[in-house]
Amino acid sequence: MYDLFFQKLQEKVPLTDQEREQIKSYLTPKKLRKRQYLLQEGEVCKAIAFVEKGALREYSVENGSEHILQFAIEGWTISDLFSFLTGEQATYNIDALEDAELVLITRSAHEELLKAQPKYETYMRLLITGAYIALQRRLTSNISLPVEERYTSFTEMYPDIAQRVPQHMIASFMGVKPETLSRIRKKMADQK
Amino acid sequence: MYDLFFQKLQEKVPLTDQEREQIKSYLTPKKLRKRQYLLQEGEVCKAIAFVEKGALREYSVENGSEHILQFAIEGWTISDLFSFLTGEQATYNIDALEDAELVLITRSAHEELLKAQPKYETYMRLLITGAYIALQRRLTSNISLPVEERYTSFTEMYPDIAQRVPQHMIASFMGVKPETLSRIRKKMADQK
DNA sequence: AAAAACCATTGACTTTTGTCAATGAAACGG
DNA sequence: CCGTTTCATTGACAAAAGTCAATGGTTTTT
Repeated sequence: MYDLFFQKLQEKVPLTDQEREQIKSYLTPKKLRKRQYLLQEGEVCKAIAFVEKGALREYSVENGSEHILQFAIEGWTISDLFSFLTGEQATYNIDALEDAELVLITRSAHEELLKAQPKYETYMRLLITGAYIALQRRLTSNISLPVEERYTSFTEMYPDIAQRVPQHMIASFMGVKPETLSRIRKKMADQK
Repeated sequence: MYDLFFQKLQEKVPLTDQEREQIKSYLTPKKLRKRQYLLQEGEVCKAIAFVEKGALREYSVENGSEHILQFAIEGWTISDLFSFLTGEQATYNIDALEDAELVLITRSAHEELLKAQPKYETYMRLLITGAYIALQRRLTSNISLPVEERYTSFTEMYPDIAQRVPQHMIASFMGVKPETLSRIRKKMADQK
């Protein structure tokens, strides 16, 4: 249990058996069925979720249409960090695209781990740093590249996600309408 | 010297006088003239820069046109984090929009501080967490809001930057052409 | 003080993306 | 297994953004 979680953690921060057991004692397992919410807009985000199995998405709703901020499959972490850290209402929804098994770090677990185990803080720092860099790149490609190139770089960067997730969600992730993505794919196929 | 730097630092992590002096010994001051580069694409980013005074921008160049990833004025921090942490070539440029005074944390200072002073690690974690949350919001508004609303929320969120920076750079930051922003401003003025 | 560079605005036109509606295929649930 | 839902595609048209070129006002430089 928690295998993937500790594998990812130890890639960044080596742990002794004792430290692993210590951290393990703060974690909570959770299963989610397809279409089930982990978080709904307006609630307070109660945990950071690590995906052991399955696939989730985080999205906001604006004028009735959904905009996907993030996907998370095995090995990824997902949360509304702002709501989690401040206790304010969440502005994002998180739900399961497939049946999923999660490892949850609740707010109190998070705070106690930060105090009790310096390596946890280091892991958090590295985790967020990586997420920040990835997000910077995504934003850069969003403001500087045409949709077609954004789409190819997405499928190259995340081929696994591109296969598991319906196309209209990838369009939503890229910030375009499904029809637009469909036409771009057609154009790319024709060119070839 | 370093007044603003320590003010911002101590807002997040209280320090004793001794800790402050310790950290101070790792910092490097630097002045930059308007238009001068702190970092050019292809170089390795040698420092994280905190802005004591002045204004900088970070941008990438794609097909001859510039795309601004970030502005940084007094109290902000700017860097090509990926290049800084990995030693790989930078993909961004950073230069001064006004004469500026910076506080630099070099790579070796960063590494030594992480080892020597846990509060530095905590500060870094909080700093990046805040930056990450801000970036998530920006991306969300980029994929979900029409340009006009993005512009108003920008000027409301960062009125100081909106005033100090030429309009075509704000357009670049928002991912549209200067003509488009000009027309949107006109439309907004007419409506009122 | 004059020349040069930079900047915002505007117009005419093109390209890209969105909207609405319809169709057929595939996936899903009972 | 059948009916329902979800999904991707396509067409016709509308709206938004980009391109190119010109203008006039600032600011900067010499």
